[in-house]
Amino acid sequence: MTDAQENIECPITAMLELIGGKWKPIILYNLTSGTRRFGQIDVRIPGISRKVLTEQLRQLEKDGLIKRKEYNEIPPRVEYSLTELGESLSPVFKEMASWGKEHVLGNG
Amino acid sequence: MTDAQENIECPITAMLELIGGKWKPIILYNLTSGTRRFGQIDVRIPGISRKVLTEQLRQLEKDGLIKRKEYNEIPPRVEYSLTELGESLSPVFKEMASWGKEHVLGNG
DNA sequence: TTTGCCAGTTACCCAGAGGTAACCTGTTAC
DNA sequence: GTAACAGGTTACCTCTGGGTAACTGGCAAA
Repeated sequence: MTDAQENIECPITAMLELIGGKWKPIILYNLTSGTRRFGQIDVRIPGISRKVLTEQLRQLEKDGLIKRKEYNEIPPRVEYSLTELGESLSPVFKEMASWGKEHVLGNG
Repeated sequence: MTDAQENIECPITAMLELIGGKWKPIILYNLTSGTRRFGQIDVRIPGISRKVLTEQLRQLEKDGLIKRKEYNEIPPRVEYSLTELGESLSPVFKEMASWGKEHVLGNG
C-alpha cells in the first residue's frame, strides 16, 4: 500500500468532509448542550449570517448529524438537535474544547 | 453573561483559529506519526499543491505547532515535526480518527 | 391597518483560499 | 554541458464560501 493509496481512506479526511468548514464544528458544539431553536443558535454564534447558518444546518441535516423539527405555529418555531450520529461526536468536541481551553484560552 | 459574550471565549472557536482550514488538520495528523520531510508530507496528502502546503506549514510553524529543521545539504533537506504544543493535540486527532474510522469509513 | 414575531429565502457582491505552470538554487552523476 | 534532485517561490487565474440587504409568510396585538 503506497502513501497515496493509504490516504484515500484517511479517517481525518473522511471526517472533515462531514464536519469541516468554518462554522459546522461550532454549530454542532452548540447543539451538544441540547435542543435549540434557529434564533438561539444564531445568537450564540456571533458573526455567522442567517443565510449561511441555514445552509450549514441543511447540510448537517442531509448528512444525518442533526434533526430539524418544525412546529406548525405562528410565529414559526423550528428546533434543531443532534441525531445519534451527531451525539457520537461528543467525545471529539470534548477533546477539542478541552484543548482550546487549556492551550489557547489559558485556563484549565 | 449573555450568550454572545460567552461565545467570545468559545474554546472550539479558539482552537479552530489555529487548526481550522481545509488542510491543517491533515498535515498535523500526518506529523503525529513522527518527523517527515517536505516531500513526504506532500505525497501523503493527495490533492494539496506545493504552494499551499508551504503556506500552511509556515502558519503552523508561526503558531508554534510544528518545528522546521533545515539541513545545509544539496539537494536540500527539510524536516518537519510537532512541537510540544503540537503533540498535545494528539488526543484530539485520536478521537477524530477513531470517529472517522467507525462512522464514515465503516470499520472499527 | 400597521407593526412585530420567527425562520427563513433571494439577489447581488467580494475577498481570499487554493489551483497550475514556470522558474530558482547548488551539487553530483551522466 | 545538461539533467536530476529537493524544497521551495512567483505570477496569474478561478471558484466558492460567505457577507449584506431586502423580502416573504401568517397570526396577534396595538
